[in-house]
Amino acid sequence: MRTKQSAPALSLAEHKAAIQKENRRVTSYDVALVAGVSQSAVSRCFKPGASVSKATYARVMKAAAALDYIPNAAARSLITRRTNMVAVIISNLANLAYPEALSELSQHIGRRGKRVLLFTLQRETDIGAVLNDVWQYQVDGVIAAATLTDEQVAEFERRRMPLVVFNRGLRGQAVNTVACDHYEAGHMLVAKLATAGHRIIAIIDGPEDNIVGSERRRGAADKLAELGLPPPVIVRGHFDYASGARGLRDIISRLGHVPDAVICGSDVMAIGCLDYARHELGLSVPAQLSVAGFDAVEPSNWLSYNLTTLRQPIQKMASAAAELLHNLIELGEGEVEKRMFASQFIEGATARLTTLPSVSLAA
Amino acid sequence: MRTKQSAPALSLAEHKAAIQKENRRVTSYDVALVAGVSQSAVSRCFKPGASVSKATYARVMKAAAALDYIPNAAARSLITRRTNMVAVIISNLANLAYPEALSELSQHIGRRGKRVLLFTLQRETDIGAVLNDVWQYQVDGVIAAATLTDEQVAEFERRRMPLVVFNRGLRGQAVNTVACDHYEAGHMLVAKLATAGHRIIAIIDGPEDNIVGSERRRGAADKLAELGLPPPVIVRGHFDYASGARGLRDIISRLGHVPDAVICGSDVMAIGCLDYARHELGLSVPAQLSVAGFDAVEPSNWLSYNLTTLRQPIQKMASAAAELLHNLIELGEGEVEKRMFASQFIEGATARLTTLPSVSLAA
DNA sequence: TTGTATGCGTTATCAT
DNA sequence: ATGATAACGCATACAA
Repeated sequence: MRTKQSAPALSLAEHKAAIQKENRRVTSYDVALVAGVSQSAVSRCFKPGASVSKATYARVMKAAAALDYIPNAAARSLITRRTNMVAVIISNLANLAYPEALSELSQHIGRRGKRVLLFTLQRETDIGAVLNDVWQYQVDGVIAAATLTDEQVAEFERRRMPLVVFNRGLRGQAVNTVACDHYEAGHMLVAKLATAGHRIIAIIDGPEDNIVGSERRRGAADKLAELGLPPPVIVRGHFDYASGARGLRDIISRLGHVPDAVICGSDVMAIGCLDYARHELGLSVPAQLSVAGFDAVEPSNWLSYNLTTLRQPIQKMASAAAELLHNLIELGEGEVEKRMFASQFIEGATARLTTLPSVSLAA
Repeated sequence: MRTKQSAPALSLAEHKAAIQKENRRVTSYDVALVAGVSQSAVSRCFKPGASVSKATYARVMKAAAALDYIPNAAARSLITRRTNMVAVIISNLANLAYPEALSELSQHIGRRGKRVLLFTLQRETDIGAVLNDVWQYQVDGVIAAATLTDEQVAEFERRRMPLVVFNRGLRGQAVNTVACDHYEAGHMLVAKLATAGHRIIAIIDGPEDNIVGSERRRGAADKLAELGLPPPVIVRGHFDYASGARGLRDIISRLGHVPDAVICGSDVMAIGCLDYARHELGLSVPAQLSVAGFDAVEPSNWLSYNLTTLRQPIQKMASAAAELLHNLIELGEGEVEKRMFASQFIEGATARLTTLPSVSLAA
């Protein structure tokens, strides 16, 4: 009889009743008492790879199950300095490309035993306000799909908080980045359009503070200049459907006529532009007007649109971001790493991509 | 001179260096030391509405800022029993209606001083696997946009974990719910279609285990039976675009001809169905075929579609869910509450909603 | 392998 | 208003 007599083991029922009455949580001490072992033994049973005998393990697990015991992650994190939480700061889930990114990030991060603590921003400039919360929660790392100021980046460094910036690669900042080369994408698109003989090319850009749109616009404008084509008419939108329609209207009014092609900062704007051209203006696309977008979001592939666009490899990017952050957390700071992905051109059917036969005949 | 001589105040620089060297975090003790007050005083300064003198507050805040001190939420939660985190369990962000819901939930929860800990599910039946994690993180409450078994609901009760089920109102379960009356929506849609003279109505349902689709289908089928119309041909899809096209094809092959109307379990399927009808089959919608969906997701409103559908008041639902959970957390369990919202019929232009003049003339 | 003792960083209680 | 002290629930160094 090796049962402790000094502290007679309470029956399971008594124990549960006591816990209930005192309105406290089930702790490892409770499990230890019921299982007749020490608290540290219980702790070890829940740590993978700890040294526990088969017998002890069995008794502890049985007691734990009986008591509905689950280790308290908050208490654990106090000691281990790991919360197993990763903050994801994301500006606008309405953006159609982001839900997929978030979903992928969540899966990849989950696979590494961590969870996503979500910080959504109404406007991208609100990021300062949420950073304080990020520090409080003691997350293990941060993935930010928003533009950070240099000062904010510096604070991450001061706090030694692992950071990966998603799709906002500021060239100048020494910060780990996973992004798509939006400048190059804009460049490529203009090259394709110019080759097909488009000369008057207009751009519907995103909001002023959005770097993704700006880079795409810069790439496009630079390529136009390089080719000696007229500088583009540029109007601004908010990446949404209505902005696409309004954008085309404004372009035409500024230009006095329909341009050869419109480059839209996002697929949703391209779709808005396309619908407006076809249904409101009665234009034939791409015969009278070429329209192209970016992102290759799902609707761009629908039969009614079949949009000419550039695909961001969102899944690969999410995977890379999760991996990069994981390394940062596990291995500590190394060299600053910037993983750039290229966009893939999707031909679609809303932009004319060969020179007009009539033109070559007439020439 | 009230400065403690026994423990000479370190200079700020010395202090920061010491912390850095020992590789530990900045704690309230550090702040206390620098500010020349007790640790409790520091703690109080970070608790809104605590009684601290103006002078102490100022000195503490100055020291805290100098040291980059932020209270540790994990340590706090150990004693307050509040983590200020709410778990959101969501099945599939690709579903187009969910990103908006998540975004709204995040905003509303954030406004109440809490953050969303995200649990994404590949399949809705994976929920069992994530629940263990949910317990570990000691979240203050859970919003689940997934179907729970009775056993799982029971575990929430046992653990006294506040739970709000989002858009999955199982009629039988005694669980707090915010949902849309999908049965009623299906009912209403058939009523509209039948009034316009449609008789052969087919349904593209969602996956078997999805209750939202099932309810819509049940409502529609029941109304058909009620009106003495032929029972619907029913095929299954996965709520995605391809399922809509495939669904229509299967319906026609099962029926031997084009039905009068197709009811699709989601807008995205309806759009797939619509595109297939128009672009592949060359059917005129709604002249030769009526198509309707559910949810009123953004693309349903685009000019190319202008879909006949039923809008879920997602924003109101998200707001209600956040509020309901908040009350549960603050006030403790009360009566089980089920907040049902009605769908709003969006007329659109893909379903004929008046009887055909030719028919009434011929009759 | 197991148990003892200690500390993680905070809030809360109780004196003063 | 302020300070000492005891939890909160766990992991870990160390002794056995």
